[in-house]
Amino acid sequence: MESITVYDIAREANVSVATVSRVLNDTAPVRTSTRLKIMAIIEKHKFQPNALARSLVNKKTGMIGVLFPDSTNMFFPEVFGGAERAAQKLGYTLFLCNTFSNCSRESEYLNSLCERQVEGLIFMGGRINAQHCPDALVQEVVDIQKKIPIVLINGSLPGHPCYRVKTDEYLGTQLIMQHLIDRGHRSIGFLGGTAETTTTLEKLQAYKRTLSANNLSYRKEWVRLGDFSMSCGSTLMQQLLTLPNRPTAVICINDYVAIGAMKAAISQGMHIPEDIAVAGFDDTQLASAMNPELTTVSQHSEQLGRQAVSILSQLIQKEKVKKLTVLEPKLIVRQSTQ
Amino acid sequence: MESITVYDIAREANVSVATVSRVLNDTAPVRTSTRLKIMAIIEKHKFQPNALARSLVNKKTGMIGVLFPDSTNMFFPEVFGGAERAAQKLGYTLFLCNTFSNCSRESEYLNSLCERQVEGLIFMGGRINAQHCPDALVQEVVDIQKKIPIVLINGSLPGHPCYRVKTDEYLGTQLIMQHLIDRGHRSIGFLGGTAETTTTLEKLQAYKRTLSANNLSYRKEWVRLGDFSMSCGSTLMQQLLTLPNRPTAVICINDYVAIGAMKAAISQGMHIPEDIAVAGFDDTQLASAMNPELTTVSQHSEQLGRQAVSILSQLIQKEKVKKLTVLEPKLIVRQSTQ
DNA sequence: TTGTACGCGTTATCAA
DNA sequence: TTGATAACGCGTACAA
Repeated sequence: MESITVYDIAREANVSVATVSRVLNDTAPVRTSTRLKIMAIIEKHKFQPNALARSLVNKKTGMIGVLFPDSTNMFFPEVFGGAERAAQKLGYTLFLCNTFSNCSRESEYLNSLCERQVEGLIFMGGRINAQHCPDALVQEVVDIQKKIPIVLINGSLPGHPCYRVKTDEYLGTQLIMQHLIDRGHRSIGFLGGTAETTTTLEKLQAYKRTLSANNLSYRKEWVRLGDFSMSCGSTLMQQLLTLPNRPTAVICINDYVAIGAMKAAISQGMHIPEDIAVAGFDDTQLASAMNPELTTVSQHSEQLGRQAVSILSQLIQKEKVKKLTVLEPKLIVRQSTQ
Repeated sequence: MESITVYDIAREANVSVATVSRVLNDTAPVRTSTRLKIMAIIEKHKFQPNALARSLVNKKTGMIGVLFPDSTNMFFPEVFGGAERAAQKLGYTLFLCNTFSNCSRESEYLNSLCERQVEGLIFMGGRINAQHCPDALVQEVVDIQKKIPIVLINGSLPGHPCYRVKTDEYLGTQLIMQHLIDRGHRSIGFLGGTAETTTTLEKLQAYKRTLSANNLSYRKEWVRLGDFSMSCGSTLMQQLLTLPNRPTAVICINDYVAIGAMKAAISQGMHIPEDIAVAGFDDTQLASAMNPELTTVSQHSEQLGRQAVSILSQLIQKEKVKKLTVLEPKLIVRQSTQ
């Protein structure tokens, strides 16, 4: 299985490797007859130039690394679906890495991607959403940033300026809250997320402020954190339902938690939205698949991915780009709240 | 942004590059004092060896390419989630490529991955499920297979032996059919998929044979193909409901179609499963998220991914592996059929 | 224990 | 229009 090289092609065509290289990249004129001869031999052997060697001299790999926390949370596949399309148009290839929200795996991938000479990096989840991120982990990213451009999606590196693309999650939460309030809800709960993630805290803050701006009382027993999973949603809703004084509506950290919550309520014989209204976040396919369909907030996930790639591409070309790109969320009203 | 090399490290440490290389890979004894000195300098500069150059001499990249058709169909993220875990344990890194079910994109990625010297390839979707796959496309894969090991998941290359991992979709369909028949259904429809994909035909055949084995009549107006999407499921169910003589149950090509079908039925005021039973396929998270929860067949998606990686790893090590690995599907009975 | 020098498969520079 | 040949950054015999 000896892999065939430009030398083999050159020898068989009675030319030098330089000439072969020229027809490969057409980087200089080659006499048509020899070009044809060489192309025939290349075709005959199905010769494929070694991208490793090529990149070694070019100093270009055409690769963009993407770190994401969880392939089974639909939000992320949607983001990198959009990113992949954008990358392809620009001639880049994505190197997708599932970190499973594990910091040490993040570090491993970060290193591995750098060593593999990716030209840019997109970072989602994990440490860039951590409320208290160890300095070492932050520094790791900062150091890499000195060598290759990085774009953070929905996150930040406390104390360090970064290129970032994000949805205005604060506004998104406000939109949902206002929608519920407009529909007459006066007691609204908050379900899911963890106090360790910045996105949770941002939403929580929007939740609290919107409550007080509307002279509605904040009750801590109506705010229940946990994680971002369906099962968490179910558990938290069950807890909520045992309360003597329960809210008439809940907003959830994401669609998964919302669905879990809905299921728990339904299994208790409740009706949605009559007995309790439920809202999610992200507008994943799950939201429209549900019955009743879930009211949620769209983050424009594909666009998030596209933007990140676009910015990265500009950065790679040494163009000036503004540090922060904020996408406006969109309220998607469906059956679960009306 | 001059990238730093082993030469820089060597110079600063007053040693040769060979010695630096030795501490990097500890491939030969190095005096502790000089090792420490070198390591300090490496750490100081955050030196990361260039994997391109390294792989060029090693002839090992540690990469496994993965082609999948659609990141927004939960089944695939589940598969490569399992694959990623397995790969990591074995020291491989997955190179995930979203082909969007587009044959020319498949070809591009196939080439790109080969040139990038992946050590193995996992192929899902697209041409390996095509009923009539153009010879050129088949040949393309066959040619690559001569150079690097390939594992097909739930597909095949007509006329060419391949390493394959698959779920017994025929059996899976039988399980669902038998379940419905056992519950008293005598008129059962089939929704979704396309006549161009082998998996659809395999399921269709199981459907027909199970019908006749149970002396149930096959009615072609109860079999409606389309594609694999939720919206298709809705459309097909609507068509079915306009029929004067409609089935009491439908099996669907996958969970997405099933959910679309359920939604359409529900929006017509029907109850599931009382008015019509609906079953899906794949057991994606969607199935258990739905209300009512969806009866479906588990393909053990993560295990499919794990197995593929495991086989590839053996193949890379030149070990003998059996060509075909069949995973037994599992019927998951939920509310939508009882 | 350490250093020299060559090879990995390309591209690019400079002559011819 | 073509051909030597020097990089690219690293690993590794072979020698010392």
